[in-house]
Amino acid sequence: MQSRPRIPEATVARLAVYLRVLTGLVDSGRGTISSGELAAAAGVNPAGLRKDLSHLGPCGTRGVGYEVSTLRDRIAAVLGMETAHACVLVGIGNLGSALAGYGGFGNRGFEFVGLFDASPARVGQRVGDLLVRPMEELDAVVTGTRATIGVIATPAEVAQPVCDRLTAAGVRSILNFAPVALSAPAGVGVRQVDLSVELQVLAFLDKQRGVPGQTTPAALAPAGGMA
Amino acid sequence: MQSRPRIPEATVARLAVYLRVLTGLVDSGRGTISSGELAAAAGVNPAGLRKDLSHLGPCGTRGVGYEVSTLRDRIAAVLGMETAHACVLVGIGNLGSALAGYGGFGNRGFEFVGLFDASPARVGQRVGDLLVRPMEELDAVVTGTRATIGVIATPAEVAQPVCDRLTAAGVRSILNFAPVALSAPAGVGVRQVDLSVELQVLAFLDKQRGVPGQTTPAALAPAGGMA
DNA sequence: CTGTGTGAATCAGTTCACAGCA
DNA sequence: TGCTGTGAACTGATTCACACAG
Repeated sequence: MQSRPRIPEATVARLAVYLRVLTGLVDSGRGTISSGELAAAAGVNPAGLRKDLSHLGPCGTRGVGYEVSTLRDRIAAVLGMETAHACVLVGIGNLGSALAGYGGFGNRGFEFVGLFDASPARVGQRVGDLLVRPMEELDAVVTGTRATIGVIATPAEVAQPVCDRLTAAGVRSILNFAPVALSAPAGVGVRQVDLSVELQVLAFLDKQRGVPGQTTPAALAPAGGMA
Repeated sequence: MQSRPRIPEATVARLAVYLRVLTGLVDSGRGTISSGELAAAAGVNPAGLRKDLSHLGPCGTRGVGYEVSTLRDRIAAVLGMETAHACVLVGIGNLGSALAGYGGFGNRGFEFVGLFDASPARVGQRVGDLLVRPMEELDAVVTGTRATIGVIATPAEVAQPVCDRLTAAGVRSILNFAPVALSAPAGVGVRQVDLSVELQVLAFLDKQRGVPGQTTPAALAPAGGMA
């Protein structure tokens, strides 16, 4: 059961979480950990965690648990964290600035190698340790740095053209924060993060769960899985 | 098939997307739309869209399609968008400021009624049209405004205590941007948004898809579903 | 004759239960 | 004895195919 037959996407997302937890444990000098404890720290169920790890081949000791630093390295290798990933970020508004300054990326092997904005007012500004560049330079920077990931934090109206330029320049994966569905050529991966949708789901689930003094008295507390 | 038997969570997330698309179509004066066209705009498959809408009961006209404004209103009602949701936001760093200033929330019935930060340097600053308040006022604001949603954009170390304070004050749903798994009392919904995980999944899928000149030549282009 | 609404089939992901190794 | 690793059962979601209304 090595990584040959392909690791499910849901598992990959959780592996990234385990990696973060394990890195913290390594730093605090922890030697080994059981699936139960690691699962608790990651917010998942222990059996599921063991199944996730089974995709990496056996990596624990029965009756004992997992060696923290070994497991960390193994996951890092599988996720391709040994090589850094160059990213470009387009749209340096509030959100773009926040992303550019977010330390969580650098720690995990993702480095922004170019920040771009269409507004002359923003071009030339310093964000983190990079200067904001004009859109005209996008293609040259992507090809020059071999950036493989593009992050879009522009207004919705321009997200598709930005996506087109990124893919034309050779970007292979796109993380889109603009609230529009992007279409990209085959072979280019797109992931959508929609903040409003998250809030809306949250509000709906709360409503469905049954608010004490609300218009819908029908709900008998679904009781079920709530993370 | 009304909303009685409960709408799947995956469907709820997509309904929020349809709602956004439909709102745009209403503004541009579009009268009716077919499932195929709406699905394309939302980035989903037409049959899935029809199944999603079937949870609202019949709302289209066979041979014709859906009436845009009627469908918009219907989805808005199901998602509980007719009443505004009061939210508080804790942690006004780069990301928090971006969220506070993000127009996408207000449009969709979510209103920030309080911004909080532990740092005296940030308290009193103006972000959007609100002033940043000290943490001491959190409880009073939540109870006073009946805020039901809390958004956490703090460093990971303090996210759990902040979560505890929010839930103690009566918040029923939490959107967490800090990279830690939160534990909350039963009856409180938590959703996690982890930006690094998104990038890591993207990078992994790209790697798995097979990069032209890479160490893993085994991949024969999985071909399958790539949004 | 077009496009919705939906059962049936498929597929993916999660949970359970326990066999097997330290 | 304790905890991993994993087949098997189950749950949930997606896709397909087609009956049926306008």
